[in-house]
Amino acid sequence: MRLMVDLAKHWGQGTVSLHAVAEREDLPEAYLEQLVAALRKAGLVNGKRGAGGGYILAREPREITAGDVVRALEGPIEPQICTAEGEAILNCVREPDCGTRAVWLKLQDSIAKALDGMTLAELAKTTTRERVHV
Amino acid sequence: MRLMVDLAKHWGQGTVSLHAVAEREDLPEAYLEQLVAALRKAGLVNGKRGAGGGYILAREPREITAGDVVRALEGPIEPQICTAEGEAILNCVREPDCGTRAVWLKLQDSIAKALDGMTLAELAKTTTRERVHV
DNA sequence: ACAATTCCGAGTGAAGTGCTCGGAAATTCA
DNA sequence: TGAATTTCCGAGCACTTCACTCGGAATTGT
Repeated sequence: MRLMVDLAKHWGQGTVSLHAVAEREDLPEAYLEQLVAALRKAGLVNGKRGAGGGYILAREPREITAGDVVRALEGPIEPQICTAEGEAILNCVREPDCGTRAVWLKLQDSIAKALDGMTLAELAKTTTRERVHV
Repeated sequence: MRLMVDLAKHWGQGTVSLHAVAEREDLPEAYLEQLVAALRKAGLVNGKRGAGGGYILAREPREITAGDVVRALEGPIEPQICTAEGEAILNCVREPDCGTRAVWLKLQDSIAKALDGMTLAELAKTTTRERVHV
């Protein structure tokens, strides 16, 4: 997440190397490499090799949400396997409705809406103190 | 969760043994024992020993929320350690605001509201199909 | 006495998370 | 051309959590 916000902060300035991100965010570069691979496969960033290369957001920061990032890194949002996002909904093996499914469905929707409601552009711009209205 | 909804379903009928719950919900009894210990320590259920004993909700089903259950079993709701619920808020070690804290704060609030908005009474009564309006 | 039941502490296997390591391929620049 | 930079790739590892087991002690009703 911090990686993506960092890239958003440098939107419009060409590619950004992981080395630079690692220094600024105080995160291990080797670890970022691994994360960014997933983000690239999800089509959220583009990489450019060679000296002076680096990564750049594939879309504008305002068109990438926290939900996109989470899904790229952790897969579909599913508090329980029987409530996975997307077409292939697996029902609980024993019962189609175990009496608590409503909890997880509501939770999933709630989480998805929260994450999909925040864009990288917003995160890159403001600080917590200005931003949070809980 | 299923354990608690089961207890809610039998509210008003005295204590319910874990053996009975285990059979109905198809869950291992030894596992339920462990869970119910945490629920008891959190003051959500009362246990009665001996033959004919069992567990009973400490409050009315409509006064226990899914959030109560989750917090009893998994601790405070905290998508990240720097956004824990309650008084003792630990800020991120390196910065008071790492640029993504807003995401986790919003998420935490969203999750808490969703879970605190569903009571055991509701869950015990209806079925998913009637209940869910996502 | 005896069976049912809660209580308690310890342990275990699988999975996920946040990393490390070594090296190959592409690209730029001197 | 050759060296430095950087992305790409796959494997592995320590730690924690989760769902669960096991053995046994304390309590209570019949």
